[in-house]
Amino acid sequence: MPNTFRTTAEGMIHHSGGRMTSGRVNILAILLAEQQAITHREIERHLLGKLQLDRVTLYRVLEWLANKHLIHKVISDDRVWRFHANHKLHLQQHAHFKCTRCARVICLDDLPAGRDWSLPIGYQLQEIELTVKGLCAECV
Amino acid sequence: MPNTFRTTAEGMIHHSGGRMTSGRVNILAILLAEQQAITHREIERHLLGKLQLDRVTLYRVLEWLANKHLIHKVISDDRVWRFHANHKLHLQQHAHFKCTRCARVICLDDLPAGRDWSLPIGYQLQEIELTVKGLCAECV
DNA sequence: AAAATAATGCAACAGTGTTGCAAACAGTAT
DNA sequence: ATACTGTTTGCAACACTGTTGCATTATTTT
Repeated sequence: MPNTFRTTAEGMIHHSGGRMTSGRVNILAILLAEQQAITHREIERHLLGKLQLDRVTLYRVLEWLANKHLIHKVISDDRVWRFHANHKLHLQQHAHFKCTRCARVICLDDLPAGRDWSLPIGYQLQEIELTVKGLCAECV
Repeated sequence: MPNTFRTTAEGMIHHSGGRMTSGRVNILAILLAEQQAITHREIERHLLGKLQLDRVTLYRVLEWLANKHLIHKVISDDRVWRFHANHKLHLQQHAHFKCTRCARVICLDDLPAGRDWSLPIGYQLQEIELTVKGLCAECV
């Protein structure tokens, strides 16, 4: 089962026409396995033992994966990027939930669609970033 | 007219029971005068000439004002806090718009209300952070 | 005016993320 | 297999935003 993520990761990287490096495969596999969006540090912790990787390389791999739309970044009010793999569900825009106590971030299903966001005249919408904050089931 | 903001600022600070310092008055007046949420650096720039103030003090004043709910903070994907005065309109939760070209941030009217945000069972909603990204009228 | 309390300035720090450049590597052609 | 080419990596140093501790200064109270 754990190997499935690895294989999926390899497939995704191959499909996006990039070089197959162990950093990319491992990191994408970790993000695929994870249910929630995790930080750079948490990824580093997951890599311990598996693969030695420089901090900078990790950043660059994450940037590369995000550019290829294989993962996406979420910012939250602790000013830290969190990363999550783009499963099919997540290719469309969606909201995130962040627990104000344990800082866990999960992806919510989708955006309230079809709304007119009442932008001023002349403004052009590109993207919506919605984070719902509160307590997760474990922290309630 | 510019003095109005000063007077309003003084009133707000007095009303919230804090000490009246020139830093607080000036900074709040600047934020009241500003139509959009601005960064720590932009506030510093506004202060030039008016008042000499340490970087750290500016941070602390902003933190104090936010705790007293006289202003509010917005985070965005450049990982920088932006601050905006709480006019009456903004006491309730509201959305923000950020221009992806000039980084200008403005407040939108209000949140799409009465929605069930489809949180997982056991999750508890506290606050909603919604940023609409796109191009502002000048950058289109 | 003096005392009590809170805010400020300074220096040093912490954390995340970035840049430049030489060395190592993956993919491809020979 | 081997050599080539351009990417990717590791390292060191940096940039930026924001924080902490403590002595000094300012505001408010008595």
